[in-house]
Amino acid sequence: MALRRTRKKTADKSAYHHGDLRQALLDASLALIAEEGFGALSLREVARRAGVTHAAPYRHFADKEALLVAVAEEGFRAMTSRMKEEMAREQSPIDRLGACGVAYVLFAVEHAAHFRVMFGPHFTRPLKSLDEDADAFALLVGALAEAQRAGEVRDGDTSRQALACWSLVHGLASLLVDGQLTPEAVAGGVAALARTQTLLLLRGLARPPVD
Amino acid sequence: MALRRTRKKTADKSAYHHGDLRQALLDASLALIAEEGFGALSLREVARRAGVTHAAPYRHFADKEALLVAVAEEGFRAMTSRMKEEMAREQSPIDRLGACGVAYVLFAVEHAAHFRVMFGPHFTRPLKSLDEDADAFALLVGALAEAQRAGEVRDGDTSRQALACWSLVHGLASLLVDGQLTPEAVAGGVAALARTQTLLLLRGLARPPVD
DNA sequence: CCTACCGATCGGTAGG
DNA sequence: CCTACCGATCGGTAGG
Repeated sequence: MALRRTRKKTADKSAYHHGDLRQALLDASLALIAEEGFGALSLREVARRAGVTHAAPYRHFADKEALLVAVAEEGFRAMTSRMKEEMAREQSPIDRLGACGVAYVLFAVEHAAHFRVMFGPHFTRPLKSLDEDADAFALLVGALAEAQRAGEVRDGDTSRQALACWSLVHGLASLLVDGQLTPEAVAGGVAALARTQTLLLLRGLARPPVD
Repeated sequence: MALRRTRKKTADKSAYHHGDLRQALLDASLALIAEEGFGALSLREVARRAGVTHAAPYRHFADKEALLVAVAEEGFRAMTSRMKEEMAREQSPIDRLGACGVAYVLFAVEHAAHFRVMFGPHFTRPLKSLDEDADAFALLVGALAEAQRAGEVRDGDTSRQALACWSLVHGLASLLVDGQLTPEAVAGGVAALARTQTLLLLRGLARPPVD
């Protein structure tokens, strides 16, 4: 009888030996979404993957939405820091702008599950107090203002310019994550693709009147 | 007793008096997604809304995914025809290009449920034989080639240019549909916003070297 | 297109 | 953090 009382799943749990169930649940959620799709996400399955009973998650999250909010927050934080990293490598304002966009697309593709939670229509509440979100956009607006001052970007409403940048990279990221692009389009790699597309926006498609 | 045998829901069903349950199920799916979100979509609830038993839909769709494929097909058809309509109104190639993008965004916002099904990660199969999908992209590539010939758009790979256009309008549409934009950004109306953003891509953000 | 039924999963809570 | 339980919903099928 005593033998049967030996703790099971010690190996699994040891990864979270600090008792950080909360983080284990976030990780399990992402793995589940990545493997089975968003529709497969349930608190019970997440608990199962984390090696606890299905009642345990309620100690950390009030409900499913609260868990998703935490996942989204984690995602926005990671994405913003990724963008900052890549931008810090560049010297000129316009290169920082490009790096910012490439980082956005790369993050989305490399963390598709995070990306889906961050931007999916999952939340009933505005998800307002997420400073990380505004942060990323503010980062972009700042880079544009800097580029304008340096004479590398046209004068104009930086908010509207930022929205164009955001739309382009968000659209490209979404199409990639949702598998809408042909293999040929992605053949050269995501980074190169993102760079090319960003440059098309910076340069513009219209032929300059002065031929 | 005979009184109790009177047909119920005759009024509801009369809208589909031709017995077009298939279409009724598609409509019910869209209404359900629009009202309750994608997560609320179940074959049983769709059947309920269409006024039939939950076993009836299987006469028309093998499973949930088959229903969604049909919804997506309907969406791609409607979107492509909307784009063609709006483009037909314009005289110059570059205006047709702009109209094409504005139509894309307007369709997405006005038919958010369709848009979500069309581009969501819901299908296990590639959804290949959807000519409508390719059609819309071909429409865009054609408009770009035409604009290049007219000297209104820079020479270059029309596929890459088309991807930039698609990314921008798809990103803007996604951000709008998923409620990521502030009310101020949308204050002037979706059509005006889409037009402005499209023009930013055509014109480019980078300052022309000749100041 | 319906009735009746299957096994399975879910969110959530009581009580410890 | 667990056991045990609740009501509810689901996808799918048999058989008519």
